[in-house]
Amino acid sequence: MTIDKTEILKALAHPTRVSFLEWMREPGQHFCEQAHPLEMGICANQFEKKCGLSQSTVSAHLATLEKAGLLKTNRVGQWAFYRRDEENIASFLNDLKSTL
Amino acid sequence: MTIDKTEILKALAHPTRVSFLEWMREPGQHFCEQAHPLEMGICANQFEKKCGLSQSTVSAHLATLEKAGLLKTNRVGQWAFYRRDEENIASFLNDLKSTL
DNA sequence: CCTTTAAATCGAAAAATCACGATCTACATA
DNA sequence: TATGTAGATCGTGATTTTTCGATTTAAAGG
Repeated sequence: MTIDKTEILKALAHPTRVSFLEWMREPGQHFCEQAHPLEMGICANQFEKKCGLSQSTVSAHLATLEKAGLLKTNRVGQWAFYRRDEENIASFLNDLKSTL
Repeated sequence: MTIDKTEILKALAHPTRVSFLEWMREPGQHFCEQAHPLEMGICANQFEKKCGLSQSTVSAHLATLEKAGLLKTNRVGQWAFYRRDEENIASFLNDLKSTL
């Protein structure tokens, strides 16, 4: 559960995944058409529509971000809602700033 | 010549390259046995000894870091001296902090 | 010149990553 | 129970990355 800097940097090494994180900074800007309230997080299917990649590819990208600790999942019924893990993101940025 | 965030993140996606950058923060700590004065930068061969990879592999890693704008090279005689590009590194960290 | 030394480049093999469609699992609902 | 929807997982090619040894380039020294 500890943060692994290498794993995080690998997760950030693909522009699609970086976009996912950036979009999630302003959910209202990028996911305004979501059926569910944005407070629940961003539903996985929203990313597919926005990036144009297949369902399985998007699922894999989200899993990579989650494994790295950059996202948290909340499963409700048949849906999976994702949100940024702001704590880990901030820790990572601080760590990078002080060690890189 | 402008900084390319994706290229930088890819350059950082390999632990060896991150180590190179981190070692160069304290040259006196990690490269004290270098024949040339550390003010000239870090001689390419120093990285080989420290990481155990082959000469060509180290050369490729250094080239990746340089292309991303994280290192600068200074060629003197038969040697290549590398130093961190602190400006670009700081710009990148600031950019990451404000967009990620 | 010839040899040595340092580093970049080349070519190839191995490993990792990316993307897709197909399938499987879980939940919801008729 | 049967159907439909959402998402994870599987299997598989295509591409990229990593690494090495061999070669090439360039400078230094004898």
